[in-house]
Amino acid sequence: MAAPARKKPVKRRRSPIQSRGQVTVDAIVEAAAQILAKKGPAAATTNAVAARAGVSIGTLYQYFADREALLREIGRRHVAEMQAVLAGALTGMEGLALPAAVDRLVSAIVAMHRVAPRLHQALHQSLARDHLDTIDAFEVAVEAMVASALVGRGDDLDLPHPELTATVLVRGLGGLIRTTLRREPERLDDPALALAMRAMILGTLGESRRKG
Amino acid sequence: MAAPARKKPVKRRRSPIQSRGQVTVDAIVEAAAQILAKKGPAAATTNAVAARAGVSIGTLYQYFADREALLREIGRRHVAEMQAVLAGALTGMEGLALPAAVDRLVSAIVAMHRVAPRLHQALHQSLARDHLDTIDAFEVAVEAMVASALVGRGDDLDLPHPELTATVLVRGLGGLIRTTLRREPERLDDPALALAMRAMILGTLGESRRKG
Amino acid sequence: MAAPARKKPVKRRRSPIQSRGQVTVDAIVEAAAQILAKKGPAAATTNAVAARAGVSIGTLYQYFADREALLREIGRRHVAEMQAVLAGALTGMEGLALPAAVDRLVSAIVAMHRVAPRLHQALHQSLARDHLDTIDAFEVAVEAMVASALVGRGDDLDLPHPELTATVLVRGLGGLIRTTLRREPERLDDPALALAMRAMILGTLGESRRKG
Amino acid sequence: MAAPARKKPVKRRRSPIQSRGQVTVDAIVEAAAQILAKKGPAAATTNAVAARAGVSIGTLYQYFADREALLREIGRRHVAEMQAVLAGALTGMEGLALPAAVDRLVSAIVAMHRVAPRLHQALHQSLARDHLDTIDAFEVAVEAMVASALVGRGDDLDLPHPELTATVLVRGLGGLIRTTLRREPERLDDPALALAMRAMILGTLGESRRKG
DNA sequence: CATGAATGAGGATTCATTCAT
DNA sequence: TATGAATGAATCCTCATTCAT
Repeated sequence: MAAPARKKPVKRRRSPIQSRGQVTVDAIVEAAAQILAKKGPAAATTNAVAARAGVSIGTLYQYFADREALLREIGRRHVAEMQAVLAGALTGMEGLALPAAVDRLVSAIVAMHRVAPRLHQALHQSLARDHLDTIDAFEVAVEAMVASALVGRGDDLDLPHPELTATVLVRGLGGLIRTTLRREPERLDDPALALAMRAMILGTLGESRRKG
Repeated sequence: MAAPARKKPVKRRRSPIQSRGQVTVDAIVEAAAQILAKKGPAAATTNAVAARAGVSIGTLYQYFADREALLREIGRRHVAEMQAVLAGALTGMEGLALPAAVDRLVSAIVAMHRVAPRLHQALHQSLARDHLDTIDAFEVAVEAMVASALVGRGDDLDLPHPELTATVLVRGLGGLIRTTLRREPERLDDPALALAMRAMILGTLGESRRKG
Repeated sequence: MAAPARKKPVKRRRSPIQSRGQVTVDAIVEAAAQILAKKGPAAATTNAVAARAGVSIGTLYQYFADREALLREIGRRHVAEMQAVLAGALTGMEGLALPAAVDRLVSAIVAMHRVAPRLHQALHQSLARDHLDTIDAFEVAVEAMVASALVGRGDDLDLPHPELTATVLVRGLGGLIRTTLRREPERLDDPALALAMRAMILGTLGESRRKG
Repeated sequence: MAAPARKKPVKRRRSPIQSRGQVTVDAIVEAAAQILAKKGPAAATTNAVAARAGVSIGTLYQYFADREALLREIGRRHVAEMQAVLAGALTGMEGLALPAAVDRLVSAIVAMHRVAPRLHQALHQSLARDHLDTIDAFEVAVEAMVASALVGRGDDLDLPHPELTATVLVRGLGGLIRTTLRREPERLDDPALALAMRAMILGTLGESRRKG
């Protein structure tokens, strides 16, 4: 088994304010993320991570209480990156007409999932159920974001349950993208798929307008 | 007396010719599935499985070449069960009008995902990429099934790319259901969600009719 | 968290950079050699070796990729020791008359085989055929050495096929000594046996001189 | 480890006088010998032997108290076969002149070692030190046989210590042949080697005649 | 007598984690 | 702080052996 998770005591370790430690932490996190993405959770042993980061195993434990803590930190950073990509891809959507806005949304969500799909999956595989919080919280936030975007369009798109619609869209699109990424990664570049996703969104919005 | 020896992976193990053996195999598979579902892959050690099944570890290895083989068998059985549920929930759909048929499809896919969601997730986490075949094959089959159902409706639903639409629907719906199952399992009983899924399907179908 | 995973055999292990490590390695090798010699290969389990060496099993695996690697290292050291003994026992043979030289050779080969006969046999029993290289290479080297010694004596001993004669002598003498060591170890001190070996060598040399 | 050898109690099992059992025993012994010879001691597990013999593991234990007992029986039969070959190759040596007799002896001993060299080696590897008796006894007998043959030649070969000479010859020749068999099996057909062995014997005999 | 399912002690190996230097 | 040698519980898996049928 990879992570026995022998203990509960959540020992905090120093949070590096000095740059020296920050560099070290970054190296460790980066090394772990790379191994995770390239070889999967089983290969991401603490010793392997330390070796690839060029630090000793002792140093790793100076900054992370245990393996799980390291994984959680990776999750945190991964989510932050997804968020940044998403935010970037969504800016200036206010003025757009609905079809253009939908195109924008589609490509934004696709872009977000492209950030580091292998890492994304590896994190899902390696984090214990009780530590997916960060990722879950992000997904909730995305749904809220899309919901408010839907509301923001006003009468243009008068939806009876915008949150619900947002949930369906975000989770549906997300699932579609993740499944595709796992089984046919190259297909994500197929314009036909983008069109189909667009149709799904537009159709769902249109259909949701009348009855909820 | 001599040295151990690393041996070539001879995968096959005895397949039970006595009924006694079949009972044992079932007990093992059942035990493993339960542990997997309740405590996740890390807890499903071969020893734990044997103990819960009430057999010795040696017996487990009499029927399964290694831990992976056991997991694969569980995957096979799980998929078979999903398939059975899906097939059962889809019978007699030919005569139905589109909205009723969609309702039927939605509840069928939901039912299918309800089979053993924790186990489903655990299998995805534990099986190495090269052993998800069985599950992947099933998902492909479901998409094909839905595609042919779409084609089968004829002019009623004249779609330019029925396979693509089926893919989008099945993966989208699947992702939506799985995410919901993981994060808000009780919500899957919410009629509002069912309606929203219906809207998504109907909308997607309607929108896909014109441009592909 | 994730599944165990069978991994590619990465053979190399840390080679000690601190002297502490060297001490540990020596202790492990020494312990293994002792068990091997006293109780045979079956008793030389990695756990038993670690215990006798006074280190944990983990430490053993820090220095040896697997059990075979440890055995091979023992083989290497054993051969080195035999070589040293042989070289020591053969120095200054050039000036000697043939009978004296033969006496010297006999006692050298006997001494070489006395180094650690039980270990010698245990190694032959435990090493897989593909890892007897080191030992075989040494035996070849010994034959070559003796062959060149035979050639070196010049007209004094004009042999038609010195390599062949060396092979016969070394293998014959070796087998004689090993068999005796195994069945009647004390007899190796019997001067009569030494004389008989001498007779065998001198006789063989004499007889080989004419026809090859 | 291959054979834990957990116990000492030498439980006798039925010795089959009826032909049915004899056939079974033969099948088992034959199967074990083949596996031993082809794949080495580690592959000769009791289950593998039973499978190859076409009987159940239970049946194997009906005839052999434990794995060691089976190995010992194989040893016994192997030795008997060697003995038969040796005896056959030595018949009618009385009338021969010394050189011809020596040729005969050489080819007899070579033939004896050719019987089943892989099995021979496997037996040496797998039998615990305390169970090599049968093989050792045979070797002693061979030495005695040769000694008496030497004595039998009378004045023709007036040796001061015929037993010692026989020992040296038999063990030396044996070692030479076994080493060659292991390292350069094809070379045993080389006529030059036969000549060299002949020279060794003749020379040894000649040299031993004067001083012992 | 034969069968083969079941047993479980024992062996090799891994890896998260600690701690003396 | 950093290091890396050392730890040992935990895991997978094998195989000689038993015994109910």
